[in-house]
Amino acid sequence: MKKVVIGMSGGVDSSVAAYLLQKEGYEVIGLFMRNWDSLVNNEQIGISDDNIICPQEQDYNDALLVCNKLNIPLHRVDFIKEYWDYVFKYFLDELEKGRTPNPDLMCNKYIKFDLFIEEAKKLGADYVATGHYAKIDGNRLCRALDLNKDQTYFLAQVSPEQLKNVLFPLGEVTKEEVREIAEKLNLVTANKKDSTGICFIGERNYQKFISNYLKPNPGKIIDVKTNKEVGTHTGLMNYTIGQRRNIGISGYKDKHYVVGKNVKENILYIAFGENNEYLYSDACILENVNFISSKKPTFCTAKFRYRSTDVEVILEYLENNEILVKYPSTVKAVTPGQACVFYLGQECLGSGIIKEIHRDNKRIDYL
RNA sequence: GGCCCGUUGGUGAAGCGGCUUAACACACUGCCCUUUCACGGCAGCACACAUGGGUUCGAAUCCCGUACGGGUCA
Repeated sequence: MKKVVIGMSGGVDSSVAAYLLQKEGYEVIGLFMRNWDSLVNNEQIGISDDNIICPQEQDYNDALLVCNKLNIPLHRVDFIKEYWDYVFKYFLDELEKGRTPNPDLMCNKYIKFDLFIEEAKKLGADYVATGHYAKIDGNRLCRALDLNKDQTYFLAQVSPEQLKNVLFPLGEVTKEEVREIAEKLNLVTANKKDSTGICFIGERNYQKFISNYLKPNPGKIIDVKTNKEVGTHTGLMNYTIGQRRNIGISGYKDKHYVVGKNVKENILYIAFGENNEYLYSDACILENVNFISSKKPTFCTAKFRYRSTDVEVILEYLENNEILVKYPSTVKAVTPGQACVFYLGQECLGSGIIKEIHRDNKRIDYL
């Protein structure tokens, strides 16, 4: 019997994924990861009674209950230091550069599909599984059947080698079915709310959370159209392109959105109006490009944020593992630091990290 | 100092005697959405008419005084 080690998070998805593997005839072993510790990591501001340590232990307990029910063993491993070194440092570095990082892509690249796999091998795994909504078809990574839950976006920085012996049992089921199965099996996680927020850290007040690690650095807010100062920001790391709330100015007739940052001069640029021109770009440059597929197309589609819809793009392969992505149809709020993920139909080809934003051949992110 | 003008919720700003138990916008809050950050959807809060007096059946709306702000004249 083939052995599968599955990452158990204590949520419904991994619970049902474990069951599905078992049903298919694998010998299933659970492995729970703990990667964030508020005390060890000196997280103080924004912490309330119930999110210090308990949620993770609660998750572990839930995972344990599910494993007991399914009669599979559950192991446990901590990557708190490694998560800090490989994911969180990157996260803070990016913020300091004025970009908007997506730590979850790095978490998959360095933790779940690297260290976790190593750990699984120690347990004798032939395969490693997770509760991601994605499909592996031969050596292709494809979108999940449930397109609404598809999580290939988060997997797009992982190398093809890392995906070699990986199984995604939820690739062919919908979220609805997952809930139904969990309910039928009477798993404790059946009605548990989906977790959100940074993976392994959880839901936080972002600005407060960051303030534990980066010093606030107030500066001017400038209306990009009139070039007039309209207020004061609390530090560029607290804002992302396209953001509307929590900017700190009011009394204007129109809604206003963040459209750019100047890190050198510590300026936050905003523009008024829901569909103002400053919010749109038609090209960007990517760095740290990773391809899962061996295909390197000129034409494909791409997403610039999780859950945004694909747009048609033209890829121009540059030096230094960079790509120029053009999208004449124009896209709103493309943001440095976020991942641009390529698709060809259902196949997820790979991704790059957005470095510069352009419009009409001019750089417009003001970084 | 004389003479004008202004003072409405967190901000901007309607209203010009009863239709105001005071609009609207922006902001804010909550929920939903969501394994990043955001966007978005829905709901809500704000319990505001500078202050004292007067006219009137009735005043945010008219009159007088005071305070504060702005302008203007010597």
